[in-house]
Amino acid sequence: MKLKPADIARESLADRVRQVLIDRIFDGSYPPNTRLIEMQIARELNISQTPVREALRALEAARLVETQPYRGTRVRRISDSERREACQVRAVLEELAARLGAARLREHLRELRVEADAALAAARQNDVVRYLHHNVRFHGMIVEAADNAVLRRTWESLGFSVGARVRAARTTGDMIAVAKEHRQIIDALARGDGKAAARLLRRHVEVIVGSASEAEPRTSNHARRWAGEPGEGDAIVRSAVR
Amino acid sequence: MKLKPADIARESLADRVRQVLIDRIFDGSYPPNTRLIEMQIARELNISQTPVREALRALEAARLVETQPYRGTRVRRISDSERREACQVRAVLEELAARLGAARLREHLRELRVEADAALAAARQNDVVRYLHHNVRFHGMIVEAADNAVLRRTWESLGFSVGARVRAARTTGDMIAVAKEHRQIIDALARGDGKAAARLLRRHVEVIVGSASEAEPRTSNHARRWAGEPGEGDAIVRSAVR
DNA sequence: TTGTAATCGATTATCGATAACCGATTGTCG
DNA sequence: CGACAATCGGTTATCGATAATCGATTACAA
Repeated sequence: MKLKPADIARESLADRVRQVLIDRIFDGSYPPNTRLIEMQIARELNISQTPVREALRALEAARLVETQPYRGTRVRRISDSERREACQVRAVLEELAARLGAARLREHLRELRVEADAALAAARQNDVVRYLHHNVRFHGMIVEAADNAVLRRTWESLGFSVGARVRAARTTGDMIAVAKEHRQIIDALARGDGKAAARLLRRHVEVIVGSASEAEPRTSNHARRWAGEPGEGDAIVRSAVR
Repeated sequence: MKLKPADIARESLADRVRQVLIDRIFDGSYPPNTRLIEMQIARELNISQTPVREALRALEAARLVETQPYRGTRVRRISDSERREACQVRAVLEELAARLGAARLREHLRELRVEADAALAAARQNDVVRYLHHNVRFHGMIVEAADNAVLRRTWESLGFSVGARVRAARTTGDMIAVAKEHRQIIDALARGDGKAAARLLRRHVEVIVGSASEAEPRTSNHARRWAGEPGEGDAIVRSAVR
């Protein structure tokens, strides 16, 4: 069995473009609301419009950008209220993960502690990026332990809404306090109390954004939605059961 | 202000193709594992490859199909274990929804009862399609009431995995029993006990698939995943926080 | 026989060009 | 002056054609 020159599969052009665009969105080269013009990007990367368009569509599915027909694509801005919403969802997902994965996690307490300690250390140095890195790993390990692929994907799909709070500057104190909660969660797991761990974890995640910026009036849109007929949302699969 | 001939926005070609493909997948014209060939579909619909390809990519994002580079796209088969996983996730999402929306739901008890009754009636007639229709509406109203867009989208993203259990023929007895639980949930809401409603709802959803087919050995994949480095999953946004 | 290399038809991925469309601007007329 | 129509540059949506890759088949050799 012989492998091709590049050993493992080269990525498609569209995939590479997608990664480039994601990087630029996250590192701030493309701030929120930036218009992304297919041909401009294509010219810059010396490729045709097609793979760029495909990449943009993928980003749209991931909700990093928003497209309006014939009006182009812009980088989506994550509002504080959306961050709060996402954290509420993430909280119950991780609660479920802890419940499902509690038994398995008892055999990985060491790894959990490593990440928790690293996150705390980073917090003390006010190194937000490193803190987030280890924080994500800590939470990711728990989600992974649940051994539920749907849960994992769902959790990851919130990554942007939640993770983009890089900019939501957190105070060092907050970070440290939150980081310390990891210990309690690990302790609960260590003594086999999955229920408690799950509850602690939910609280832990719920609070993350709630504590931060509490401004922004938050206008409800429930009334409007209720008025319109049900399947009105933007679900791709709207004809599911009819 | 004058409107264009077709009044409201015509859909793009790609959108229409997408809807056609979704319909065909759901009505069984394209059973699981069917290979979807871009040019074939394009020729059939008298359009070019491009919008078909775009539609397929959208379906991939919705996880209705699976694509391998240079190897084409196939309709995805939903396993029973995946259905179970999705129900676990859906359960905690709806639990959250009931908690968040409990207050608001008290003003919509009538609508809830309408759907619950209709679902029960359909169950008694063993009319699965109609049962599912009202069932989805009932649960959808609750999710809607939470007034959390992220939650709603996340819930909808499970729609396929969960809703596709149309084929997972449920016995009449099951349907009736489950349909009756709706009443208890409504009652809890009526007396203002959101906590109880949320708990009942979670149980209600958790059980849905668990009761059905209990076969299939369920091989864990946690060990393998744990071994590999973290960002190994298929998250689109893998460089989120790095 | 069996394993490997060359070939071929089918399909996906990408390209370059064109049609459809948007938004702003300009021009026209009341 | 103000509403509206025509026009224009720029962008998206779609097209038809080509390059790259796959899977199977055949050809060949140990």
